[in-house]
Amino acid sequence: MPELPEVETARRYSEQFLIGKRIDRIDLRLSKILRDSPIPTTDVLIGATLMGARRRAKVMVLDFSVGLSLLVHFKLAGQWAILLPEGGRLVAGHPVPKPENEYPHKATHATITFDDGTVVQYSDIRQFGWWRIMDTADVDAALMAFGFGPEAVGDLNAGALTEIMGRRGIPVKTLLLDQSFIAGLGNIYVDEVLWRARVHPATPARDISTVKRRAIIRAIPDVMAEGIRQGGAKIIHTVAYPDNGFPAVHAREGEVCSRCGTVIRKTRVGARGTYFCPKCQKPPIVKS
DNA sequence: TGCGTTGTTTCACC
DNA sequence: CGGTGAAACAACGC
Repeated sequence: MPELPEVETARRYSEQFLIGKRIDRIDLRLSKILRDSPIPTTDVLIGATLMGARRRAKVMVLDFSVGLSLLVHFKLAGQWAILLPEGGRLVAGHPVPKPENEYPHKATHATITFDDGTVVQYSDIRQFGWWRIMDTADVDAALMAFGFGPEAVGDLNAGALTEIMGRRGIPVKTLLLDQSFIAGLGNIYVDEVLWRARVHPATPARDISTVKRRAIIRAIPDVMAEGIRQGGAKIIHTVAYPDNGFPAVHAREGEVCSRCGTVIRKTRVGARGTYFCPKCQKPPIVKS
């Protein structure tokens, strides 16, 4: 499911292959993706040239020459496929529809055609994702309104985050999923971070030692970088298709932990499917 | 066919 | 008002 690394991959592909190109046409087949868009039509982007591609948390922002921006949130299953005129294809986000198959897929809801023949196919088998078109001048305020915390990449203020963690009684997994605490983690990468730090996902944050809390914070950018390096994780119907052992635990129930050989288990934390190694990640001691 | 799926929001309650 | 947990919501595949 598209989390920070998948969205960042879409952003990088867009930066590399779409900047400087002008939109000739947009075929919007599912107009409800604009349900929350300040500007309710894609017509305003016809003739616009892409000037920049940025990202905040899991939101991709494409800035166009006409003073307008397109915000894209992939939610559970959004996919951004760029088809180059010379035949190459770059796919970021959800692995369905399969990149090797023909496009447009049944779930391809929008097609953007650029002046040089480059095509973007936006697909979403769940239809939960959204687009918002607005004045570029309004983007920063719109992003602020989400209340995102610090980005899960780059320099994190480990001291401050460790301290906040120490005051919260909720399961550490739930806290790491809170976008106002740290922005960019989702269900896959939280499981990966906690496996790396060897902490059980259900442990109340304040019950984790300072050393371990710091280890968790430090693991976050590392796991993000690994995800970005691979162009995102590939998980289809709760089954992982790992590359170089990544993801290590998420969606790998019944497989063995690469560190200790113990069978990976699945449980629920905060109503979310949660994968962990019962040996590396000891469950919290429940006081009676 | 009803359940599972996740990112995000909302709600009730302390 | 903030912390918390639960529920709701979106739509689809199995």
